[in-house]
Amino acid sequence: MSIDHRSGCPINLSLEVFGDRWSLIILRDMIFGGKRHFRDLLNGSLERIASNILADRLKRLMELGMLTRADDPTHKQKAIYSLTEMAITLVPILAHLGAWGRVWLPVSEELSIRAELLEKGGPPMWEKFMDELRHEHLGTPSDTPPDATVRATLQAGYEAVVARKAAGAGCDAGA
Amino acid sequence: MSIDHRSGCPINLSLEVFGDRWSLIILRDMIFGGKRHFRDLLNGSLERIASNILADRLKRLMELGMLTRADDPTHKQKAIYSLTEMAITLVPILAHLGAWGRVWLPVSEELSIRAELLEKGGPPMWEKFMDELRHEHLGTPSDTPPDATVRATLQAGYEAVVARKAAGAGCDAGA
DNA sequence: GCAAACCGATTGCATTTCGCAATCAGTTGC
DNA sequence: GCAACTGATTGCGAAATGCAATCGGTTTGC
Repeated sequence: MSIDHRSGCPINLSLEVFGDRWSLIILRDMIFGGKRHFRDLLNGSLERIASNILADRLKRLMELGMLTRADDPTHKQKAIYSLTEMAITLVPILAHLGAWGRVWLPVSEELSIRAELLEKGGPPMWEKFMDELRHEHLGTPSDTPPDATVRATLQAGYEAVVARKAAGAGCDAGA
Repeated sequence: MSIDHRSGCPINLSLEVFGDRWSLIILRDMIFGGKRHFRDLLNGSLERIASNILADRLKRLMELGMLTRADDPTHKQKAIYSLTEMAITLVPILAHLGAWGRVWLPVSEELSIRAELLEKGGPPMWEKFMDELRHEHLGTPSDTPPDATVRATLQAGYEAVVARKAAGAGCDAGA
């Protein structure tokens, strides 16, 4: 507890929360990938986080109030991690971050389609997505059918790109 | 060149650019504080960056295409750092980051008034601010009078809070 | 002219964090 | 019973960070 902050500036304090190379990656996988278990996060992401770093960041994000942890009733050792409202409201920031990266950095097509769809959807889509996350992680009621979720839409876009690239390319279409 | 990236995900690539504790602080001071010289950045910010870290980050941000460096004609040793378009387009991200921090973190009132004004101004204000930065750093034409700039507006808001707090409190208003 | 202040860094060094591999104790499926 | 899986933990070399002192050169004050 009682971290001594460098300053009371909002941007600085935000950086003190997730100004490192892994915290936002974990939150990204939970938000967009629907990952909720330690092993999912460990093995699921492309960036190959180390298990000690993952354990440290999960603990830290819990202390900061971004995540909660609960026992999984189906498995005595499993833990389910949930996003808090504090983490769910990062969606617009992640959307902007993805949009910026898509313009300025060497993103791959299949991994940036989600960012593109989220950018085009704009704030209304972000709000809908946040409501879905609240339903999923906080148990609030929702009237969105499971096949019309924002996450399903993003996933469908991703798979369409993957399918198109696989079909259209003889060999090195990745270049 | 040719950094080997962890993945082609836009969010990951963005984090590889400024996923550390200092890069965005430096850009914040250049964007909102108008700092353009090494010493300004070294002594000006509240977070007290070390000179070797500052030198390293300036170099890194130049290599990444976020900053450029030019000789100052008024002083043979002075260097002027300028934002590139790539850095200027971070304004919406910084605005969201400030807005999020203001809600969830223990920000100080005088340092968060800028974030509040920027949030209330919304995208139109961000666009105006980016145009001003383009004029200031890239030399593009601008028709905004110097006393009506977004930065001046934010600064006036800051000073108003400082003045109010100083007036209302007897002695140690800084606390 | 000459010393003091200032300019953008650089160096050395102790501390902390990172990243990787191996491993742990307990749980489940079969 | 045993292999696979659960959320972690440990050890250790490498890298980053933070701090203070310093560098060679430039400008300012007088």
